[in-house]
Amino acid sequence: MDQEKEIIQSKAETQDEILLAALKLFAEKGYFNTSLTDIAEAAGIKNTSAVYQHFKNKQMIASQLYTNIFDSLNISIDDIRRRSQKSSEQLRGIVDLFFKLTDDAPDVMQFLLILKLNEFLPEEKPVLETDPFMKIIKIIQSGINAGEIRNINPFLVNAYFFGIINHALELVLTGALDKKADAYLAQTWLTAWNAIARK
Amino acid sequence: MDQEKEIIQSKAETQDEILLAALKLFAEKGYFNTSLTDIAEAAGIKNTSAVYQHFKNKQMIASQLYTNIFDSLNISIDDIRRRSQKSSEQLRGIVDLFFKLTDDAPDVMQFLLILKLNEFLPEEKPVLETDPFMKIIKIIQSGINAGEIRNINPFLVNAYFFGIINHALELVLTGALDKKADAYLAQTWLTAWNAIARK
DNA sequence: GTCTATACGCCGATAGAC
DNA sequence: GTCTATCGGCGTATAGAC
Repeated sequence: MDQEKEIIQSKAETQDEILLAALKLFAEKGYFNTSLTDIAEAAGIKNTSAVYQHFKNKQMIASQLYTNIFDSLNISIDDIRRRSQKSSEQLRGIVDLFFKLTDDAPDVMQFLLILKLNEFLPEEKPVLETDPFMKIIKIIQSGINAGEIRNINPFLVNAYFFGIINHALELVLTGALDKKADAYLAQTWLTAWNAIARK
Repeated sequence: MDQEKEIIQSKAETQDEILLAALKLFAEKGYFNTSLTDIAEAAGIKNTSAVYQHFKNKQMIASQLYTNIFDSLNISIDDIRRRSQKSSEQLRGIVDLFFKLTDDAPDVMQFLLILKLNEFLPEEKPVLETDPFMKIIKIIQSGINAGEIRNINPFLVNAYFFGIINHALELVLTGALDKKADAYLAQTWLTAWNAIARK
């Protein structure tokens, strides 16, 4: 029994190593510039063959990353929505999360913000149709209904707000801004919120 | 002489057709999902071979597009800077141009805003180091000096301003917003300008 | 200047020993 | 579950006729 468990865990660990290596390489060089050989090597495996023990093909690695990242984001957003009622506070929670992820897990944010997912995952939902982003639209809609946020197309509100947030984070991710994301959080939040708040 | 000229012009025309076809396909499916066969076909040529008459390889097609688009943008921005002195008016000119291009030449804007150029053109300058974008930073710096624009890191100002503009245009380009870009111009400009203007 | 035909290499993917 | 070996295919690129 113990042995069986060990084997299973070991398999799961290798899977995670592959996913982690792939995420890092995709973030660094893009999906198409990353070969399975690169991934295997970075995961500490000598051949591409062993990778197929864990994933059907290269695309499924990316697909699994997509699922993991959006699921985890979804859970975080549920959490944030549970913790406070006001749209402004919920959005603030999401911004805090994004800035934290940029500093602590830049590869994840690179995957979320910079990679063109539909280019190599054509059958997955476009980002705007995923659960977490539909929940963000709901938050915005609530804010509009409550008079907190300007009464314009929620998608446009989203574009204004996350245009500012994401673009600032992209500069951090690409190294164009030299400090940690956290250093720009307060000011960027204020600017983004003011852009959509009802005056 | 006339005949020679004709031949030369015909050659140039074919080149343009290849460039146009490539731009369209890159914008549609991305660089890596576009094969030379696709490009040749879309350009009305039956084989990839003829393409090599005009370009050394696939990357050089993209490189030529890069040069053409950024050169043209550079000229437009010089024009805009010449026409008015105030930073606000110059930025407004650039925004007008971007919205116009989104409606009239969406492929060009897709190339500028959405494609990850460094993924397939690693030896070209990153967008932020190109002439047109360095001129935008200069415009912002002038605005700060003149007291028109908030006195913060010009790159951050750029992120705030063009974060809003570009994100809104991306929604139009991807079809998430259903009207022409022009329909969102007035409001988006105001929001973006207010985000960076000194109050 | 465009065609037919073809070479070449890389990478994704499989078979089968251990 | 990972290794060695190898296949097949696609896409880039070239040679050479017309």
